[in-house]
Amino acid sequence: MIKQIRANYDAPAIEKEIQERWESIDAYRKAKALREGGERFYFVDGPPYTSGNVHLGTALNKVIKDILLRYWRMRGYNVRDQPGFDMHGLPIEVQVEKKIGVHSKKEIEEGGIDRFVDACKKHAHTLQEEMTGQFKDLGVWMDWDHPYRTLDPGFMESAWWSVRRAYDQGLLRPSNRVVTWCPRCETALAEAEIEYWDENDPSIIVRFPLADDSGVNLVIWTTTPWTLPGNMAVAAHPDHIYVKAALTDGERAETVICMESQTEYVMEKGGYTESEVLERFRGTELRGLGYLPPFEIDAGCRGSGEWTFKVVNADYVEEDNTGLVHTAPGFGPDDFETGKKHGIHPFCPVGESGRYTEEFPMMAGRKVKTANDDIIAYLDGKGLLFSSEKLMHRYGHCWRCKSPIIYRNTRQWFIDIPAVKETMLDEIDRVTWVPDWAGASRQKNWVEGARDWCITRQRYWGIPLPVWECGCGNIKVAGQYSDLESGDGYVPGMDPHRPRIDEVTFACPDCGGTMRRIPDVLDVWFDSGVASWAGLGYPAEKDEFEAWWPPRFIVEAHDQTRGWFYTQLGAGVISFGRAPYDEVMMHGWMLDIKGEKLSKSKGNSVDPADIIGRVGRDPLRWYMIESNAPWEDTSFQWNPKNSNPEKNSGPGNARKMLNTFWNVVNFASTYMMIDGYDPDAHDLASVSGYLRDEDRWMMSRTEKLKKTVTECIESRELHKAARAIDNYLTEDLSRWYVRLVRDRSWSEDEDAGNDKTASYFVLHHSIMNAALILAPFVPHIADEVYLHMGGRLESVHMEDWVRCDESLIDEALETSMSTIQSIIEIVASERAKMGSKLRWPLKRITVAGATEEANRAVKVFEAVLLQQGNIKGIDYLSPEAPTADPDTEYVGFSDGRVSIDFEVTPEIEAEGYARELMRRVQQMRKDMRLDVEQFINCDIKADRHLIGLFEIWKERIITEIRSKKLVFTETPDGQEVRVWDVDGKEIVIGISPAEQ
RNA sequence: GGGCCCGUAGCUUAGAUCGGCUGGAGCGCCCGGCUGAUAACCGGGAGGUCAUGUGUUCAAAUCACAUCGGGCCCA
Repeated sequence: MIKQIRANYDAPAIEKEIQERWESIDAYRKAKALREGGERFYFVDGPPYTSGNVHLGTALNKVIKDILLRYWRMRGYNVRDQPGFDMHGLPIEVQVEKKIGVHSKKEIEEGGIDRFVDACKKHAHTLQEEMTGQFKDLGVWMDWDHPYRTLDPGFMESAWWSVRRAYDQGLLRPSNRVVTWCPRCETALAEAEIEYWDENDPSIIVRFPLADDSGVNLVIWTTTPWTLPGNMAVAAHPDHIYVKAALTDGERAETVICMESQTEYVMEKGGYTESEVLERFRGTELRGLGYLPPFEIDAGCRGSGEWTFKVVNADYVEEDNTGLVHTAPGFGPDDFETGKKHGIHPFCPVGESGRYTEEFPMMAGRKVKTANDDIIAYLDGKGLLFSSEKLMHRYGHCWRCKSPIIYRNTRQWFIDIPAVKETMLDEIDRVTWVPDWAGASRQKNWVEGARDWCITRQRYWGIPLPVWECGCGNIKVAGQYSDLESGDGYVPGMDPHRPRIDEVTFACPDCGGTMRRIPDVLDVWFDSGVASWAGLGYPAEKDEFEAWWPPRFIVEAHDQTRGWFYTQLGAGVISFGRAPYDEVMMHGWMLDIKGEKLSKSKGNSVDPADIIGRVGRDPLRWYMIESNAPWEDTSFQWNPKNSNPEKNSGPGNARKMLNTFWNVVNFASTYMMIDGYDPDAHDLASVSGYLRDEDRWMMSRTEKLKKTVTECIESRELHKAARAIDNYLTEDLSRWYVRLVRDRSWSEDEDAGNDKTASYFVLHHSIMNAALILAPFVPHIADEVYLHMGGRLESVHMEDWVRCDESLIDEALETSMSTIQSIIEIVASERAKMGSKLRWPLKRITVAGATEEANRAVKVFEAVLLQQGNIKGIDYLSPEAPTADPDTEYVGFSDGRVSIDFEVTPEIEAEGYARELMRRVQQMRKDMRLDVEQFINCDIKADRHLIGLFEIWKERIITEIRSKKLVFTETPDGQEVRVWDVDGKEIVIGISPAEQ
């Protein structure tokens, strides 16, 4: 049954209704249930961090997923579509700290870790619910009632199991290292958790006097004066040339050692004007040269070693600044390695909160970054400050709390990624990447440089590290909760989060001492890395795992090269010896209107809810997909202050395209309703005898579209699929086919019944197929159309995906039609030049095809050409024939030339004016809001000549305007009377509705 | 500083794998037409240093090199 679709495409309202309908009939469950017996397809959702709000990028991410999931389901796959949420970690801790008003780990512990963790858990759940609502509102169909959440005990247990897998293979080790550290959050940070931006810092050169009392100084450069108390050595490049140089400006003079190439630089920085090289030596010759450190530190703290306060050699020293590098093994990763090589103690007089400890009594308790000025003043006082400036440079910050990071030497737990690197690289080769450079170039490049993965964080809200350690050095790593049963303080079913888990202890089997848990929690990247099996509950639950794993497909944004693509690869190789995916699709970011990153602090963020409310969900989805290749960044064309976004925005353009489709459906449903067309009563076989060539042309275009769109989705070129659909709907269906079949729809001629039915069949077939093809992309409008056009199932999303019937594709016919379109275009543009309206017939045109074949192609659609061009006759000129009349003007079309005879004969004049009259009556009918089928009575006043012309066309006029009575009179009367000016001639028309 | 991606009209883009007609579209703008899809539809027009420069070539948006700008990832 066809139902009349509402006149206006009010997307926001229609979408809301459709979503309510889905809810009320449980459409999602039913659509899924239909595919239960299908081939299994395991898709893994990359878990968004539960920040609370969905931004444009997250929206794009879920829309791409929704499109593919719906598509696969229509293809018959039994798709696993569990959404995920990343719910542990610092961001939530920071938010909760703000909420409950604590400012440090000390305050958290004073208030009770249990209270804090409970607050985090509650907060995370709230945020998850908020986000779920927003995702659903976009029309995304995923299993929202059964998400995987990194905070669920089952999920956490899977993470433990993977930690244990690493340990069993000897890949898990504690180690003292210098790591990036957030002094506010008081924890180690991963590279992925650091955000860089420019900051103004000191840039100083410091004198380190040689220990031999010669008065000569080594000069070193630093932007972190606060690390100078940790100085233990100076590094020089082994192969570069260094000099001892005398510097003077006429009054002052001193002698320094620096890299030869940097002598002038050093001279200028020190305010000197002349330099004289006294001695040259290779870097290796400087080795072992002793100097006096800037601060006197208790040797009991800093330790002593053969190389302490000496020059050492290191390859990483570059030709910039002084060419001598201040080396603080407790404060820099490179320094740490150098120190380790030379047996230097990694002295680190800075505590977790970024304050100096008692090991540096001069400033104990001071925050290091704020101590810079005092350190500089102290150096100046001691005559050690060679130069002092400020410098803008990129500096790392904690991406959650924005504090500047520092480096500290601490004990952390690492997974030895280099040991499994080869397998990881092999897996990258095995996996399909979209686009291919995402894997072959980017991911490979990243993994090749991979180092040990620091998986520990010194925080509260996370998966506890399942490692218990005894004072004697004995270690126990729990892989499942059952491993805790032998411990003290364990209660089956207890919350595995801190702090309760901290109370579980074991008796050391070696020394009988107490084994306590390392109080760290896991890096949240480890959480999401194990998602593909943790979401299945493995290893506690085996059945789901065996049914689904390994996953086939994931899709995330390009920043996940270092994130989820990588952590899953690492965790997968460690746990199962393979990557937990077969195909990785990479998508781009949504940027602002100028192509810059969207961010709240920049004030250029765009709220998806704003777009949804003003333009609609389907237009938003369509715009995001059609505008650009999925893997490219899109400058999102949306200005929140735009008063007319329907017209002037990217989503507005998309709405226009969908609106065109809507109008086609409106047209079709209107006339099919009037004629009682029943789509179930006809099929291709039953109408095939009545199909016109233009109908077969439309069928051919439709089949081609099916093929193109399917191929594009398979190759993940979603933008190309969308563009093909756009072109089909606007060009082929709306602007052409509907234009061609309008006359047939209006015909009330009984004999024309089969012809009309054939056109309805094709129109209906086109619309229904379009609805199916659109279903994954714009699920709301597709369903609304499907339901109004007599869809047999409860929802379009329960249908099978379209299949191309190659036998219906007719290339010759398509070529003919495009030739005709080209000629009609030419005729229209020539008419415009001559001021000839389409309403006025053309006497004749002459087609001179470039080949006989071209002429034949035109003849196929001669009727279409006559009708659409409003042409009375066509002559054909054979390509062999000499051009008949040299005075005739020819204009080129795609496959030949055409000439037009603009002569206005009396017959043409009669028809032209008759049509002028009819169109004005129709306009009045419309303005009077008369029903399409309403009959009227009509009075006409015009000059005698015109009346004479109208008399000739009287019968036709009466039919076209549906009049019972048509009267030519000097005193026209009616419910509505209007005076018209037709090319300078006055026509008065009076209209009244007639009695039925 | 390194790896990868991108730069074509006011905006979004096709064309680049494989060099070859006057570089195509859509939106917006201006002008005209049409009117039983009508807050729709059709036609025409203006608008391009194909980011910049150098090179290869008979011929470069397309290939090479360099530079500039944007994005992601690192140092």
